[in-house]
Amino acid sequence: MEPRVKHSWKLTEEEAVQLQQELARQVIAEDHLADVQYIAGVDVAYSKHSGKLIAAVVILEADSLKVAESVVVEDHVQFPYIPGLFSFRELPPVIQAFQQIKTPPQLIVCDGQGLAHPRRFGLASHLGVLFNMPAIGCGKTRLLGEFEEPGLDRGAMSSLMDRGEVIGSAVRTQDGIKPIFVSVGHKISLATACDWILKLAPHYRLPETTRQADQLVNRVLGGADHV
DNA sequence: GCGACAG
DNA sequence: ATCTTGTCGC
Repeated sequence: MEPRVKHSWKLTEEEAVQLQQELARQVIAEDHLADVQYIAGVDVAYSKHSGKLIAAVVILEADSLKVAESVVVEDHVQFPYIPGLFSFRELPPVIQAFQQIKTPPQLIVCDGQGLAHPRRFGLASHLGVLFNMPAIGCGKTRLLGEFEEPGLDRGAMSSLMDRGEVIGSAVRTQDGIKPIFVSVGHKISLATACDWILKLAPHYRLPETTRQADQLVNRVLGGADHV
């Protein structure tokens, strides 16, 4: 797979913000999905020495939720962690991993936010726009926005609001566990995004896409660091 | 100035 | 995210 849009990653904080504002205009918050047969999960882990990072892309078969393919890429941190500019830190190796994927997915699930971002352009939207592909933002915690506590049953959800807009949903994926934050990345509606996340999280708090990618990066990190 | 702040 | 053991609770 090759990204449809390419741009420099060597940017100043100001340039990164400006780029987000430009690319954010391309985000589509409506369903533009083909038949979803394969779904990509993305995650990144950092070495404790905080020098390198491991990015993984896993492809799950939509019906069985089994891993069909996976790619891991190691890279070096080139951008600091700045809330709101997260994608400039993690996407470079993630994109390299996608370029090695041989089983094209029809949907991407990211560990982070999509439209639930100060400039409505979180990691999931960034990745979705670059590959011109449907993407969902799924974070363990919130970047911004206010929300009411969802009902305690699996499937319960409430709106994540910011500046008078619905920017995402707090979704309870299991009875009585903390909700996760789902938002539109690209080419998908919030309702459809929530539906998919619930399908992808039948037994755990996080969707299988994120869990599988997370396990993979940590396995690689542990095996390379446990020398 | 004081908090909040995806991973 | 990462540094880290045991421990309180279902």
